[in-house]
Amino acid sequence: MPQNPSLPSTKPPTPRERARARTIEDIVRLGREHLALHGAAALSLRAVARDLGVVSSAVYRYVENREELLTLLLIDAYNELGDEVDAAVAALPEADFSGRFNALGSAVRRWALREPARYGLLFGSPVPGYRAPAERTTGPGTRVIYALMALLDGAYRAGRLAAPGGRAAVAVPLAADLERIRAGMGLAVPDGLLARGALVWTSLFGAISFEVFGQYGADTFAAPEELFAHHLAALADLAGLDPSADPAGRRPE
Amino acid sequence: MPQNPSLPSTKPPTPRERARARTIEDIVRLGREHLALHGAAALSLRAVARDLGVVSSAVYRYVENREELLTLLLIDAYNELGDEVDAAVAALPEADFSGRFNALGSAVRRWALREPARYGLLFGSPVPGYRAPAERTTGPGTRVIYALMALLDGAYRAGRLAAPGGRAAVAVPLAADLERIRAGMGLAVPDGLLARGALVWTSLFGAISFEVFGQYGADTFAAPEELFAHHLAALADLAGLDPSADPAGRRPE
DNA sequence: CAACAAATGTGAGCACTGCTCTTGACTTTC
DNA sequence: GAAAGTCAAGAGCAGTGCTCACATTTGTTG
Repeated sequence: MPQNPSLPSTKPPTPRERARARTIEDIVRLGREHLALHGAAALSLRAVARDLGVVSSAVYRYVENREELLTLLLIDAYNELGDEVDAAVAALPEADFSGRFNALGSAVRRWALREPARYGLLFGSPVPGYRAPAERTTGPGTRVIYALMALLDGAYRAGRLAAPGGRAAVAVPLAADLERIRAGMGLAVPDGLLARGALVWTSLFGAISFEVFGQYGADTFAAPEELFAHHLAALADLAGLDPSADPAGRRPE
Repeated sequence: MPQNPSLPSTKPPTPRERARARTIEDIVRLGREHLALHGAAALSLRAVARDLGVVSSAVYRYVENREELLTLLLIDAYNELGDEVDAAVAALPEADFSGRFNALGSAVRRWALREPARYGLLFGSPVPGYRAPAERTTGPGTRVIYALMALLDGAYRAGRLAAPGGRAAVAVPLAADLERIRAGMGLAVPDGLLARGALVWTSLFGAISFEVFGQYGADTFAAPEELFAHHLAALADLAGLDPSADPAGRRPE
């Protein structure tokens, strides 16, 4: 039962379909460049058409409207970020939970600083008049948080995740949605740690956003790299990760 | 030496100046409504002019361009947020550091959920082609982080701020900018705690942004209020605040 | 009070945007 | 070869930011 492609496409692609797919690829590529250069809200279909060497109305043959192109670029960006995070995490041994946590956070930050406009499309204020279609974006859009949750779950199963202490040990009610996800992923980590993982994830996002969006003021901190490393260490602590138990010993930074 | 007004305005305002100021106020008010309704990037000077009952080119007599209006709205929003945060913090006794921390975080979240578009203008992805003029926005834009830092500094002076333990006790190099601010505010809190305060601030921002911008997916968490309270408690822990030493005892909620 | 000058409002116009529609040309298929 | 399907072109509509010449209002001053 060969079910590789996304949609039920039983017949092989005709030359027309191939050319069409190539044109759409070109449009997405040009759109990605415009997006990276001028930001999401300034993305212009007419400018993309000009760069494509075609009249503006022609691109509407391939892309329904501007929102459709934004959705394509959104998925594209989510997948590029997800790929880089997955690669960075997989480059370390599975049992090196602290190292993998650092790699995940650093990979997100690295991509965000390299692609600030695309990062803003994913995690910034929503583009006016644009609502991302959940049925197409939730998949790629949850890859990083899934990776983080899988990482914490692995640490929990290995007994390397400290239980949350203090006031933070409050039970947090989870919606059926997340409960289903937890069951679907086969996560063993209890609710409290899941909530803490969510806090760690949003905190990581907040620290990166401040740096990417320039909220830190002109240059408040002399060494943003070191500050981020400091934040990552504190967040690892917050997540309950214990670096002393890492197989590779102390991380070589 | 009466130096109340902002700029060196020695003479009393003429009726012309008063009418002009009133018109600018109207423009800002209408702009605020449009901003709250349709978002920052969709703010249209022509639409504001229509609502003002005037032809579009007339508003350029009062506002240099769209960026100028955005700057006015930015300052307006920063000040409204700052006012609400200050009021929420001042409503609790000065020595109730944990309570004040909770009040600060809750006030930010409340304002952000009530004014998502304006929150997005302040803390979301930058509006394309718009760069906030630092000399006009840094003042109002730093009110909340100043309030947080003052809060932590007060707790530190009162001996109620635990020193950061674990790996997080790393010294973080501060730029001359922040060092000057620290001296100007008369902060006693050491560098490590300042860096931790920055992490707490960005983490708070991240948690609120995820909720405001709908990054949590459809409705992943059933009770966002409780989740946020959970996050706030964890962040207070992270900041080093000790609720058990509060004068009012356990916070009611 | 009248005259002047400054401030303000008007409307046309330019260049840009998203998007629709008709027309003509081209390619694939029957 | 004819029919069907696909595609690009160009005109056009409504909207945007912004400029400019012109007209009007308005406060001040001789």
